[in-house]
Amino acid sequence: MLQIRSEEEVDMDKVTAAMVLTSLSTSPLVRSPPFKVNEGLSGSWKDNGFVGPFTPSSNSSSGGYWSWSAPSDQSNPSTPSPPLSADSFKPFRVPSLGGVGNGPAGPEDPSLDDQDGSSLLFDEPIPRKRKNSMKVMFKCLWKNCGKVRNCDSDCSDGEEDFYYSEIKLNTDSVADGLSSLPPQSSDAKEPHPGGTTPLSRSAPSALYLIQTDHAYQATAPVSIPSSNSNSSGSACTSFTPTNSSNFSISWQSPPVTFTGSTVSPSKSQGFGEQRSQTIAVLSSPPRATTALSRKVRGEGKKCRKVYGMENRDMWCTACRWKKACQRFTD
DNA sequence: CTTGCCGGGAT
DNA sequence: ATCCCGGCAAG
Repeated sequence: MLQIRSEEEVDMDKVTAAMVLTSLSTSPLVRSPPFKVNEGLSGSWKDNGFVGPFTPSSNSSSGGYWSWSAPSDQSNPSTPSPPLSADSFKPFRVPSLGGVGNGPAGPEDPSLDDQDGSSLLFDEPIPRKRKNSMKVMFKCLWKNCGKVRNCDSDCSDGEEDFYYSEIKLNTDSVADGLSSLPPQSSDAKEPHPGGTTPLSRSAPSALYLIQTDHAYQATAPVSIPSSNSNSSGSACTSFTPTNSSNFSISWQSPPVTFTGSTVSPSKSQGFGEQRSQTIAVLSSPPRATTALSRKVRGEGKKCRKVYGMENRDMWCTACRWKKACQRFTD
């Protein structure tokens, strides 16, 4: 929810900022700064959730891992919960560099709330209709995109068109920067900003995803880039937390299941849910399957660690054969 | 350094 | 199909 709001803002800013950024921050470098900021946050939640409980129990051989596993689910919610929820907004970010999105998002939210007020919470309704008075309408330049956009008197005929296309292309890098950047102009003039703009930016990176979701916005773009390094692992983790309990399961299943179903269903659903699914699709399936052959790594302990080399016969077959562990799936 | 596991080989 | 290991990547 929070994220959405920021997205809107971004769009608005984007328009104005686009002009400035177009010349200034066309380069991808812009995004890197924001990412790093969050690193600290991700580390903290990690420590609380995993390291804390895990370390003490690690001493004991078999009991250790179990206790770690179960407790984590229950205890996690309390401590890690905050971070996790935040992650759900920007899952992709976490994966990329360690949850950069959160850092900027946290600070930003407060400021955003002030401007939009409580209405922001409902994010969904607002984004679509939000606008002033439109005179001219423009169509999204993106191939599949059939969206139309209204423009204020500010927009000129030729320019409007130009900006529209310009924004999507540049937005990719710009968007990230904007999210962290302070709002330059708060006047919003996009009828359905999230829909058109977001898509355009993601388009360059991943075409298939884009068509599915025109509606969601900044989230997707970011996730794509990040996914490559450890998107599958982090991405899944971030959105999975929603249900904290199935964090391990989601890891493997989601990518496969979501990919197929998500594509078409996008039309009718809760926006919040829709968004999360879309994100998952974007980040994990494509990259993970294609580029990311290696899963990133198993989280919990595996047979080898649990039973030790001495008790190799107690391992699951997969572990004995040096394959992906089947018993302690993460 | 250790650990998890992919890719590939042997049977 | 079953079993195993070289070697890589992640930590």
